[in-house]
Amino acid sequence: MSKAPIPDAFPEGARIAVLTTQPLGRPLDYRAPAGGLRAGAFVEVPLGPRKVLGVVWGPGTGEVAAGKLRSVLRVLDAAPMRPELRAFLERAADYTLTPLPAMLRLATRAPGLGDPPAMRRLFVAGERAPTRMTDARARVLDALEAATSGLTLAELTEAAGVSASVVKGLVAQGAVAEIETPRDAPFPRLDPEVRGKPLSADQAAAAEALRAGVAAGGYATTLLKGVTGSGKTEVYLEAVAECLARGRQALVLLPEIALTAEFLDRVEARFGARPAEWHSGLTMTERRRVWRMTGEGGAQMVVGARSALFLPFADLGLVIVDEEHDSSYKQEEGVLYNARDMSVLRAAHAGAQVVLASATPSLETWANVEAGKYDRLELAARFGAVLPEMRAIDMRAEGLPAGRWISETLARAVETRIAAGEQALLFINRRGYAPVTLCRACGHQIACPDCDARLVEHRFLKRLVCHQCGESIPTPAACPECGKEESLAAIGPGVERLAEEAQARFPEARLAVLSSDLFASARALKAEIAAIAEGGADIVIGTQLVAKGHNFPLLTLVGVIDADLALHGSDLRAAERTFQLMRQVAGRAGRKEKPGVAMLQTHQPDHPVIRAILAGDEEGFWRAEAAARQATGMPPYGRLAGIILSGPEPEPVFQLGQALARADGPLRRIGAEVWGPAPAPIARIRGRHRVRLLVKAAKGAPLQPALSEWLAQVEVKAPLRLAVDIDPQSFF
DNA sequence: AGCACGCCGACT
DNA sequence: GTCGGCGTGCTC
Repeated sequence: MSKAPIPDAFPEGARIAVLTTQPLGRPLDYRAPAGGLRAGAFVEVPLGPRKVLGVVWGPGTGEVAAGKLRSVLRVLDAAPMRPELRAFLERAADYTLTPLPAMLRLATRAPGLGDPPAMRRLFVAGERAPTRMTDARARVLDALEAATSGLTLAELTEAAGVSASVVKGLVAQGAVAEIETPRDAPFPRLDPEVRGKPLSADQAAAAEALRAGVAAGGYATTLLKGVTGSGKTEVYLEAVAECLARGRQALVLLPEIALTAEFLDRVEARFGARPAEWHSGLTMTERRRVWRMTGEGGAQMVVGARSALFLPFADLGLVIVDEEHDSSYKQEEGVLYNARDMSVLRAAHAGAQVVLASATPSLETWANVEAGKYDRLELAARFGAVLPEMRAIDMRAEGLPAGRWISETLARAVETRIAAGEQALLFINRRGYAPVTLCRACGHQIACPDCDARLVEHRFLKRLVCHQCGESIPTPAACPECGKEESLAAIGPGVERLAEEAQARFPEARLAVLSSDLFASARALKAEIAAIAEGGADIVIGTQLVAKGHNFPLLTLVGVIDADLALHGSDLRAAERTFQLMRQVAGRAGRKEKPGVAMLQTHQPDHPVIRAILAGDEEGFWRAEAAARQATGMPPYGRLAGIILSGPEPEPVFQLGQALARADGPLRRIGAEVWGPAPAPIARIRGRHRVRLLVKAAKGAPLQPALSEWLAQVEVKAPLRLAVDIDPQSFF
């Protein structure tokens, strides 16, 4: 017997299920309003005394008495949420063990969803000629002639160099006409026929393979691997071109907002116009336009941060995840998800292609390629661009005095480069001046009042800053513990302190410091990067910001101040991240005809990761790392889930953790183990004490249902909170 | 999440 | 006798 099809159109009075963004956990039943509605419609419904936003999820469940049903108040003027997005949200909610309403909230983060479309007044050329022509009037008419569509009053007066009264006079005579248009206008058309840079043979081959995938339609994932400078962007923009030519939409995810400005320029060069942007820096108006236009097809391409994944695309054909290994794709607050994995899920529902681009893919992606789930395309280094020679500086033999971080070997190499008119980069992955502030009199370490993290001195800001919660205090003159004046000592290096040492060591050199907290805006950062690229500095001092996609053609030496930094700690991914970061940073050195050198200051030159980096033996590193993970059943060969419990008092939090650990029956049934409770890697954040349990299961085990059953056994009452982190990324 | 209802202490 | 503290529970 065949199942009756699930209806997606409902007449007035029909019982329908509406999912709201309220934390109710499931859709509620309502009656369809006059005129009926369709599944996916955005609606306003009464909930108790309030009106709330919801989406028609399907037919009503019928569990509630018909007499209790209330009617939908109105259907909002927005494209209905497509079945593909609804199905994706359900699957994503199941996967991450997130309540569905919280998932829906991610997809409805647009202001003014309930408002009627805002209008604005545009000016176009009118029918009649002005009675008397003046210079000012001629300039206005010329400006309107030049504009492809209408101009706003501000644009018009600016372009013509006239005041508003000139325009007003022309309108009165019928020489200029006013038209009302929706404020949320479509984005300028991108033209896939505009040619980009010429491609090399292997780039063209890779581009052709990606184009063929897009042309074939349907879902598939491809890893596009290539070192910095191999032209990954040019190649995947060809896939975007194919997607646009077929009338489907493309989404490009970037790990860092600071990168979008440069990227938008490249898109404009390739397609003749700028695509839509989506990130936290947008104004309300911009946000609403992008959201509505992705839904109505008026945005062909969106470039954005991870949350762009939840936009209501009309017909998503391609998702690019650039720098797919980047840890910022993992959302670490609120709904915990990995945008890279969710991209694959969304694309599978949308029938879209995924391209994961990276010079140093994540081990997960590498394993999926090995398992045959993803295709792999590899770009050779571009002609002339060679990987730098890698050398270790054994810090045990350098005999550096305390408080100095640049070894003599590195300093001499820097001097040689500067003398040759080239640039050197000194890399340290630590913001601020010094990571620890210690009282020499009493030994007190200054810590954040709300977290267990130590405060980091930022001399530039004259403040001590918590890198965990962002809290900061003015740098005190006296020890807050013992009150002794001038006893506070800065311990360890940060980027600011390294800059100080470099300035003293190389007094003639022009220094540039690149650290995310030193720039007021992405624009200011971009300007500084451009200035450096053109030779505006001899020595660049930078944090991991410099590892991400900027090109410095004059740079021929990279000195990594502390290559051991990321090797410390209990992080499962420490080795992987060190490898990726060192490779990326080293990739900055030597472009064009000038070969580069990367020098790694390390106390452990024999550490397997350092050796793999030095030998450039990438496959060897991955294989060794994969074997180690496989042997211990760790991801991607096993599955992990983190449970973070938190509360204002430590004791109840720990007791809840112990209660969970004791009630591990549902987990044992699927062969999973529980570790903990243990203090979470940061044991206190913003005044809340945190305890963590870790669940480890075999790869094929039904982890999520078992976790649900397990967690349902305990009651988590406010002020305690419980968060589940599937596939945790950070162990800190 | 809101916003009700509801059951015990200090006020007119 | 009443105002109001915020604990518990419901919203179709």
